[in-house]
Amino acid sequence: MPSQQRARATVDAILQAARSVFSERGYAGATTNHIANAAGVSVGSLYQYFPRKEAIAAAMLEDAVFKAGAVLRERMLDCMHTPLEEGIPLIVKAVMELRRANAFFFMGLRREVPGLREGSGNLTIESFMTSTTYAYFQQHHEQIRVPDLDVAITVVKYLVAGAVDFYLEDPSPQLGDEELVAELSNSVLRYLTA
Amino acid sequence: MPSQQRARATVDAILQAARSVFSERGYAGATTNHIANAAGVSVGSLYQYFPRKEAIAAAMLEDAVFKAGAVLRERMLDCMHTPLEEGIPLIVKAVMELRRANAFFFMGLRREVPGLREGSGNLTIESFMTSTTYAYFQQHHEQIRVPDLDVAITVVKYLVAGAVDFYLEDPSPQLGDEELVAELSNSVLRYLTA
Amino acid sequence: MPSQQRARATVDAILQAARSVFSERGYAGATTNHIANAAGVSVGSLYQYFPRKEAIAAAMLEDAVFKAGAVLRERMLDCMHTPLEEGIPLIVKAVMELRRANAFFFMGLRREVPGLREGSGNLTIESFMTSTTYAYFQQHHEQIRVPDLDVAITVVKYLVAGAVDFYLEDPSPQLGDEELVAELSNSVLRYLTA
Amino acid sequence: MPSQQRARATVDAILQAARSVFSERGYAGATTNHIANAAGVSVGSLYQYFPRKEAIAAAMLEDAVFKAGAVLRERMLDCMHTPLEEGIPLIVKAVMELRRANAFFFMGLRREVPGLREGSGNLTIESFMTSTTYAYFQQHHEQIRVPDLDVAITVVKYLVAGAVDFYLEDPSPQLGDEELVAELSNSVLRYLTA
DNA sequence: GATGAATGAGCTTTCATTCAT
DNA sequence: AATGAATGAAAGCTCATTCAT
Repeated sequence: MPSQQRARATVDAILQAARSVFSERGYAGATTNHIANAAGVSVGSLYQYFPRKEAIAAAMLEDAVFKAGAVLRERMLDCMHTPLEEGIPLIVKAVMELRRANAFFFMGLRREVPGLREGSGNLTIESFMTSTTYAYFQQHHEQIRVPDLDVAITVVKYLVAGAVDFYLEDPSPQLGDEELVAELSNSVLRYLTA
Repeated sequence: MPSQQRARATVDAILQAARSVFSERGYAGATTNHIANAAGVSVGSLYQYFPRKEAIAAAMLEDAVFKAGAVLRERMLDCMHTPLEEGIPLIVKAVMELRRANAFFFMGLRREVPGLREGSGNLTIESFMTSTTYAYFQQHHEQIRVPDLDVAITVVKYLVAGAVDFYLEDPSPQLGDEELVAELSNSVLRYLTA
Repeated sequence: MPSQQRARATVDAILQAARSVFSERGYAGATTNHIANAAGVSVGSLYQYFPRKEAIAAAMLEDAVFKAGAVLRERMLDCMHTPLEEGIPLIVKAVMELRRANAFFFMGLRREVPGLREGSGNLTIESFMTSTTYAYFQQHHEQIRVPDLDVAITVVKYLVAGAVDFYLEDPSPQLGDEELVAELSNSVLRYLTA
Repeated sequence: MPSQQRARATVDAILQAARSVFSERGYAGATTNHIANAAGVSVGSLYQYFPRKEAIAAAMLEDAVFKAGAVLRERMLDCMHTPLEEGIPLIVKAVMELRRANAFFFMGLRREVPGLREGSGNLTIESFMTSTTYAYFQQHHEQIRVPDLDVAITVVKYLVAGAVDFYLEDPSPQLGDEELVAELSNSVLRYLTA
């Protein structure tokens, strides 16, 4: 729909403004006028490009997921030829950073926005990395004791993303980032290898 | 605040109504009138006991956390003298059931309700079980390779609760309940023991 | 729905305010806040009793139709035993007065309000008077040349109400109220009688 | 304003689009963008020729009135030398057809558009035919019992246009088009002639 | 002249909260 | 203690109109 250059700029400004306004005030606490003001455009313009408040959140989420997925995939490709003992901590760390940076999108937004649940399942960051993870595990398959690689990937995904999200939401005074990454990596390694 | 018997009944009715209304419509979608109607009382009465909509959610959450914690502690006590290989799967399974039953409270509610985040950290179900878990791990300490038991407990908490929550939100076609419990337990065991 | 006395008063105030606000500014030009202000209540109260702006218009119309119908029927009953030559001018005059007083409702409102058309056909003032008109014509049937009384009634209805409405909308410098009533009555008489 | 050929084409396109859009959605329901889209021009162009939404309606009405008036005048001229008994039914029928075809303009539009009432009195279709009607009645003056021809014309105008409009708005199950035309013509004849 | 992106006042409607009864 | 009518700020959204390109 946005054909001209100015329109593209407007859409970008709205998306960027939405990112910060939603992050600061939550979905329900953010009004379309807040977003429009922050973007330096009028509400009317906002509604020219997004038919519904919800649509802004959806667009933002899609964008964030896409970008985060790209980053993570790249990090995994970097590790492709390093041994599991080295690679897994790096990947876990990358996951933590990405989820922290996108905490609001991955954790908060999807639950607050009514119509966002359905189509967003396969939007989740993890889906982007499955094939890459597969390649990485394949690379080291002789070390891996779990017979079904798909099961291994799925479990590791739940383990890492779940634990990281939980930690980010409920940080422990016992454990800092570094330590969590270490322990988590250790746990993953012990799960995977004999 | 509720001193008399009738008052207690009213509060309970409201809490119960809130539980179902919030579950069905979400926090933002539920109105205080919905709740009052479902409870069979007037809005006025509702505000007699809860100064703010948020307070209802808080009370509900506290209640749910308390009850779920009690259940889980009991299950752990049952396992106190069973070996880790047997006990851990039972506990993981119990955690899954409890979190599924309380999914809305533990996962959704806390994010939607603005003022619920801060004071709720130590409200989380896990806090109730830490001492019991400690006792359980202590019981089997000679098997456990992680030097610091507190670290072990914290990590296991993140691993189990995180993975389960993530699974409940994004169930995998690859893995059923049973399998997840098995794999997760396996992973925990391997993490804990040498 | 309105059970208490205060509620009834509020509903009446809203209806009365709506009557004047709609008349002055038209349906589209009237805002629910205008009406609430004019009624001396809050918008919230307005929406407590009327779920939609449209519903106010519908209630008003129903009310106006009912009242006007009652008045007209009474006037006709008064004429029941007077000869057509005398009675018809009286009735035509009454119709003109009623339609002038309710001009906005009968002519403007029904067209402006989207959801008002359907159920309102049989709400029209005429429907209320058909049976009474029938009785009146029956009374004088030996003078009436139109074989089918139902046809006579329908035609007279269109003639009188139509001409009066048109006149009220597009008054003529040629003809005053009195004259129109006289000519119209004459025309009706000539149509009916041999 | 429209001097060039292309401009004229644009204006016509807008007017035609407006005709269909207004008819389908009503005045309030039609947006200037709807109209511009339907006309295949931009909103900017639309505002080049019409300073205000209302002006489009006014232009449309004027156009419709003019065209309908022309048609009706022609029909009357055809009847000029036929006796009243034959001519009047033909004219009544023509009026019905024209008003049905233009129902939205003559009946709906004028009430919905705020600034259309005042100047539009003499825009009404009837004004165009008054002189022609005068000529027709003059032609048959010896049959006509109403002393003042102007009064006769005015009354007949109200009778015919009013009854037809009313019938079109509230059609009767009792009476079809044919019958109404017959009865109405009869009534007019009886009113006019001795 | 034409385009269509941008504007923003203003609308209808909701709902947490208050308070007279 | 309980009721529920009343409140009104504020939200999402529309659309006539303007104006830079």
